[in-house]
Amino acid sequence: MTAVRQYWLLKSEPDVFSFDDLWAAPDHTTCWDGIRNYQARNFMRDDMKRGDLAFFYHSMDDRPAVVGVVEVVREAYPDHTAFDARDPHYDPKSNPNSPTWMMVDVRAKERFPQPVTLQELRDTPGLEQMELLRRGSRLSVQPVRAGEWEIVRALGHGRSDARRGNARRADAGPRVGRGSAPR
DNA sequence: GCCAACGTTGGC
DNA sequence: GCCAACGTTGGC
Repeated sequence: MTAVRQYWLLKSEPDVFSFDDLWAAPDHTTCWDGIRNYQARNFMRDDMKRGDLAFFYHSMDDRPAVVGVVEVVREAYPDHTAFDARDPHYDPKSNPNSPTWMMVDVRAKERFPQPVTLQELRDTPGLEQMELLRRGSRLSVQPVRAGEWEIVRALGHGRSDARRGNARRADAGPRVGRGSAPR
């Protein structure tokens, strides 16, 4: 059974933990601890697989942006920070015998030569349905469609052909990957 | 189950 | 700092 590689987006506040911090970590690897939202946890626990790739997104920054790519190198296991009363993410309702919160390990894979800002994402055709861009969206672990992945990655590598204005009639006619159900 | 109050997220 | 939107909590 060859699993299809899935794509994700992980948010982090650079003041707390930045892509540079991850790059500086041993083996460019860290545990993605501190997730305390059930929907985000479920994505990690149930759907994230080794080999999946994720965008690393800087939130709460002067320039919120996708800054690089990480790879899932270990699948879900208990988030021990929930058991530590001194940890900011301590949750007394989670206990080691049946942990409420889980985490995965990720390894930095590539830093984008050119960060893709939130504004740029908003301005790029084909990303209209990205979870990140949905009004009121706060999910810190979210799936990314394959088509969206390719577009954002191209932007991160400075390929501007996907950008509005540079694109030739990007808004005209049907686009690949546009067929999903309206919501 | 309802819903108001509260805390958090996150862009601006 | 402001504020909109969301998730969680807890009384009823």
